[in-house]
Amino acid sequence: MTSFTEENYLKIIYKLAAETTEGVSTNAVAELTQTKAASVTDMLRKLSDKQLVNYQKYQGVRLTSHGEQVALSVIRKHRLWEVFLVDKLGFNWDEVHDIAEQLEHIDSEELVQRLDSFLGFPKYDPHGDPIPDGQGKMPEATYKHLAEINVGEKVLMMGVSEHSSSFLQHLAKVGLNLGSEINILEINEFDKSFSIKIGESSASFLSHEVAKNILVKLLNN
Amino acid sequence: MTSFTEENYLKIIYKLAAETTEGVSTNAVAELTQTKAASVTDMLRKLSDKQLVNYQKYQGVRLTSHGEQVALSVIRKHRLWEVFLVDKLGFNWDEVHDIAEQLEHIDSEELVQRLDSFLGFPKYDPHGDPIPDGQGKMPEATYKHLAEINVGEKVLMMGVSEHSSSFLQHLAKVGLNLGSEINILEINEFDKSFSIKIGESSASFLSHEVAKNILVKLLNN
DNA sequence: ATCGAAATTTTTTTTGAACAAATATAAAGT
DNA sequence: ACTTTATATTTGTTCAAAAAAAATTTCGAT
Repeated sequence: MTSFTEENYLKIIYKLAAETTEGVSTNAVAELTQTKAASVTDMLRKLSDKQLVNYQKYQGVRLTSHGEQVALSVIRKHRLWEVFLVDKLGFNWDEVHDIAEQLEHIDSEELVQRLDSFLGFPKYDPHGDPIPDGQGKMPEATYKHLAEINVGEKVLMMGVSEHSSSFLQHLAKVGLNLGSEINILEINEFDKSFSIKIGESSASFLSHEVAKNILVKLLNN
Repeated sequence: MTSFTEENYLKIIYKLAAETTEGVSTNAVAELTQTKAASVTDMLRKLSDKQLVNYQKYQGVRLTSHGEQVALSVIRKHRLWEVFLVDKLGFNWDEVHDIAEQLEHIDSEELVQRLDSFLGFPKYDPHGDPIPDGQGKMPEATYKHLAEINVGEKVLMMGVSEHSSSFLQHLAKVGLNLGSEINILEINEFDKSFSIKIGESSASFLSHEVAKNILVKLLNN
């Protein structure tokens, strides 16, 4: 019904749509799909024919509710498989993305339901991202980005919003993991970089770029 | 490296090669791939360019050792995923074939190894077919077809050599399952049909066609 | 009104897979 | 040796999916 490539377009449009109230621009999509604007326009017409997006030329794209369902279903599968890979097969969280990119396109509703149940109906994937349920509903996204937190606060690291191996390996080097307790010692005015303390260990340094991609939960004490 | 379609050709050639010492004929492949001979010749040239088969025109195809490795790797993945689907997700053995046809093409050596270990290094899939190991070695195929067994023997059902839903559902109707104990009461001379007793229940009837596709192990007592 | 950036149309290209029709080959029988 | 037949191959097309280059149009800002 929907091809591998089409599903990837929908997923990308879904993610871009979260960052704006406007329609998603052709160029933005082209960048993420690693193609050219002309190719994107082409594909958008196809997706529009299939009623998966609303596409007004020069106005950007929006997912139809049907398109959104498909995007959410792909995201759901991606995140469930990531849980499987980490929880059941013992992969590291920085190793699972590429494999999940393949598994997310396996087509079987029955399989997804059974996998979900087998994993104990997880609400979050190994990177802290919420997993949509079978009806395509996301759990409440209760987490904030570390970059929005103030000096003096204590937080718990719950996830990341950037999944590249290089980023995740950088976190490992700094000593940050899911569940790490972070104490914000200082925020440098000039470059918005962070000085933090991780758990009981010594102080570390985080650039704003890194802080932007860490999801945290406030500790109320 | 090797596409979905190429892998399916290799798998099919592998299976056909088991039934003959000659090279595998173009037509035989065409039948199983549901294509025409002309298309097969075409693909064989491509596979030959990639050193996956030895192909002399008019002489049939043989897998190169590299091609055989690829075929065995696909078969290994197919059977491991079937074990996963049945043992871990609770699927019925007649429901897993189509899903495994998709999963068998997921490309990650690391994933396969971890899956194998997670499943406890199974030697047989849910249909009783042997699972090649990481080096592409098949375990000994110690089972015989029920059709080769003599009157009076007791056997244990270990697998099937036909995987269609309709066949598997026929077995369910007759009352046969993996592990069923079968007592051969009589073999009808005329049509080679079987009268059997399954476990402690009453007698059943099996056509020769069915008996040919049941794998069993002799019980020595 | 015009300019430059962004987006679109049109036309091609590429790739992968398959097929029909015409042709060639091998093998078997006479 | 010749003919028949089944099988296999070649050649030339087709089709579909995805992407792109080049030419053109539209939008937005000034």
